[in-house]
Amino acid sequence: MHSNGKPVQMEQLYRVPLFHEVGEGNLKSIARQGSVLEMPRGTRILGRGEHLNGLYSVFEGRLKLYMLSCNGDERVLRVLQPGDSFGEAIMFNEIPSPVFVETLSPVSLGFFPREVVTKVLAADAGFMMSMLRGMSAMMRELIHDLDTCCLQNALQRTVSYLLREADSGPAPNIEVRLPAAKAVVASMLNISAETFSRELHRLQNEGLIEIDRRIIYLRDREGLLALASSVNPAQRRH
Amino acid sequence: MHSNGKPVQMEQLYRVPLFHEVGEGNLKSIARQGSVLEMPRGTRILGRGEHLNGLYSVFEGRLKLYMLSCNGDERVLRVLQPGDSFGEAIMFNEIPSPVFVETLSPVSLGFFPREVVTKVLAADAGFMMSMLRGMSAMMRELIHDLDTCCLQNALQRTVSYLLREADSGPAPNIEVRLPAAKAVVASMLNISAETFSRELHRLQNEGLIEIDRRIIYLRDREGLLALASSVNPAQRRH
DNA sequence: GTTAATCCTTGAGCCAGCTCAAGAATCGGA
DNA sequence: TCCGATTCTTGAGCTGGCTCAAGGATTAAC
Repeated sequence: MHSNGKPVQMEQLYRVPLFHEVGEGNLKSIARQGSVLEMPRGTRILGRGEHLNGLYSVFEGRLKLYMLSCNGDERVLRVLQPGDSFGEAIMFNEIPSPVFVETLSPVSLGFFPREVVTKVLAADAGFMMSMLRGMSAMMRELIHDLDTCCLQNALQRTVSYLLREADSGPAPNIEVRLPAAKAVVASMLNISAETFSRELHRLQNEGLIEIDRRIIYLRDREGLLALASSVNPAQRRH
Repeated sequence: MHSNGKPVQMEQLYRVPLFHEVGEGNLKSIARQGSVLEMPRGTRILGRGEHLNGLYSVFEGRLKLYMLSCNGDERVLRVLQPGDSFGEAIMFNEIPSPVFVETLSPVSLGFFPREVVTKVLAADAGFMMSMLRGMSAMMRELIHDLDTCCLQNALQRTVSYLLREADSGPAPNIEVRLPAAKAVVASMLNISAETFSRELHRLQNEGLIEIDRRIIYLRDREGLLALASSVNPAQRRH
């Protein structure tokens, strides 16, 4: 598997946060036993139920990590970007993958076999702590996803998506460019395209945002923040 | 913190899977620097936003790990039982806890300070792998939770919960003991207690299960499996 | 054994967000 | 610049799962 990939350059590893704590010698082992893979857009890297005997790091390009329901509904969990890694959870437990991973653009990936990863983990306490910290950060994000998915309504999910997207860029940003068709974004928020459209226009009618095709301008941050954390009596439980 | 707990017995550690791979010498360090805490039912061990500088193992009793929405809705993520551990994710990242932990019965817990845990992790590759495997198992459960929460309806969630619980024990098991009150289990499945009750009785009426208080007997595995994976046209999207 | 507290069940009614459908806006290719 | 394809909006109606409420069953406490 991946035996015909190109060799990994040290510079590529320096740009992956997971490896920041790894000592130079161990990093060389990782580079030597890893390989670089180039894939076109639309390639499925990993399918549900498949096994993985190593971990991937993203050097270039973007990928989506998603689930499929039995009726074919797609739910995107995460968009992976350069510097991100994936496969740890599957690799350590030797379990079939619960998710799909597919490229959204041409990508350049590093692949590192389980053997070298576990060997360096045992030898390098800094790497071990990076790995543990990385995994606990992922768990925290998953818990956050569960939170928004289960404890917020469509309007709150829409608003907190807009605020999160606006804040993810540089400094005080009031412009959100939707990364894809509204139906795709709706799927990330786990609502129907129609509901998403209705909620956006409701926000626009109340003067909180302005919609220009796939660009949304936030006109009243305070008002949006208030909505995102407002009580929703219809979902009260217990 | 926890300075007045009782000393930890080695026998207590032997019953915690997380420590199974730890060598005898390192295990003694862990026992020496840990402490046993006894708490009555209804004690909050950890609150959202709080920090934690160690990890807990459950020796006796049960706890719930849950989130709260801004309106006070409770969503139980897991019921912790003897042998389970918690706090890893928060401890490693030194982040405020995203979840609450509260006792469901009188409990006996082991508490182990961060220092001894990280020290033994660095010294004992077996312990490190146990920890990584444990965390990746938790991630997998969270992904599964997201899956069921977003892509399945109440009946499917109920059925797949029963099947999963039955399979988690030893071999061909047709008896599921609910780990807590039905309202708590319902919250884990993100449905109301009333709906959970209705779905269970519906399954019983159809002869698929039998309910005896908190014990559920699976009478027709095939039928349940068919329900769990049946297409649900009402949620079709895209 | 009795009582209090908790947990579970069941009925009734409501509403958020879904589907279906049809028309409007936008995009993209020749 | 036009035309077809896509994407977006909006109305109408439906329904799964919620809340409220009230009574029955279990469990715990003394």
